[in-house]
Amino acid sequence: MRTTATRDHIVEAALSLVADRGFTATSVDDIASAAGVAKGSVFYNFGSKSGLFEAIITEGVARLTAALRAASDGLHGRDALEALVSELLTQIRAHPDFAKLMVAETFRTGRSWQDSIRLVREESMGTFAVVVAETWPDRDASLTAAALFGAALLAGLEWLVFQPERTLEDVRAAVLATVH
Amino acid sequence: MRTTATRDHIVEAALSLVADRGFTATSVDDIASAAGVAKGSVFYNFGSKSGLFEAIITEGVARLTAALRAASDGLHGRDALEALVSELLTQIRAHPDFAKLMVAETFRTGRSWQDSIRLVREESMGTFAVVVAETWPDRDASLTAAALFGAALLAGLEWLVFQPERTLEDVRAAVLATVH
DNA sequence: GTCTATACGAAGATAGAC
DNA sequence: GTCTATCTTCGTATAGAC
Repeated sequence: MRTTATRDHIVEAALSLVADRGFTATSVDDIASAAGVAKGSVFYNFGSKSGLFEAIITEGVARLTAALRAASDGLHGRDALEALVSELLTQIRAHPDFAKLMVAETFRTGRSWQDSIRLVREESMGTFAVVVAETWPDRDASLTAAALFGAALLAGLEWLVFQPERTLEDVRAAVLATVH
Repeated sequence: MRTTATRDHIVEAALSLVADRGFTATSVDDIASAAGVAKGSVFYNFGSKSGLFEAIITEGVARLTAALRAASDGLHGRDALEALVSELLTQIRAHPDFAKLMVAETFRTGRSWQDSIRLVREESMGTFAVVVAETWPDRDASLTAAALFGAALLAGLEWLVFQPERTLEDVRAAVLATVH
């Protein structure tokens, strides 16, 4: 995937602004200014404002899903679930803006980039669901996966947004103690 | 608290639209039209668009917190936590639009109604934190509360948005199995 | 491929009638 | 207290220069 420096600057600036203010509340002027490029360049590179947003979501979900799959690869049962929780927290720390975006957009249905955001559920939460189904065949995989994902996600955001002085290990311990 | 019929119609219509599209993406025209009132009435009753939003959040948090406190009143330990999870799911079912709003806005910092949304953390999640502190004095109360709250919230939204055919008892069982 | 300038529509807010 | 009409700003998107 070839990505120019301009493109990357725009994505980075947009993600940071949108995570904090929301998508519609962030203007292309703001994004271009924060990225240090002209407004026209945003439209040249992404076609439209919502095109930019779709690109951000698609790339973020792909990265998150790949990381989760790699982390649980070869593991089974409880080990696999612990690895997934740890990796999700690691990814939240590495990309907090994307985490905010996920939690804000996953359950909305009236947005133009709905198809892109659907991947969060199907791919990222799906990684949890696969391991749940294998570990606890008697439980409902998708509801349990949502609960696990939600526990790690909200604890991770609580950590980064409101208690950044805590360590990853603190949060990991709190989540694993809760879900065991 | 005296609330006129017009006021209630506006709040109801706004909540439904905003939960689905986001706040800035929903126009006052849309809200007024869905509520069956004129645009001017929205501004007469709430002063501004963000004033309307603050009212929605404040009232929703008050209702949710009161319900959670009532549900866990007189209970302790695991009983209290089970009651909180059940009541949170019940409230999510009764007010799914408000639940979507909460999850979308709680971790944003760059919005004008930030002071109102802060109450979600302090009051609603705080109810969980109080019980956690009492039940497991050795654990971190706020991180554990966030994990519990997140498990119930995301499982509840997964249920209502994507699997509405499931029952409250299904979801309750999945969440409680996960967090025990 | 990136910039500046501009067109054009959308949306928050207000004034005044009823 | 609610409505209609209007003002004004802001924001997406495009055209064309460099």
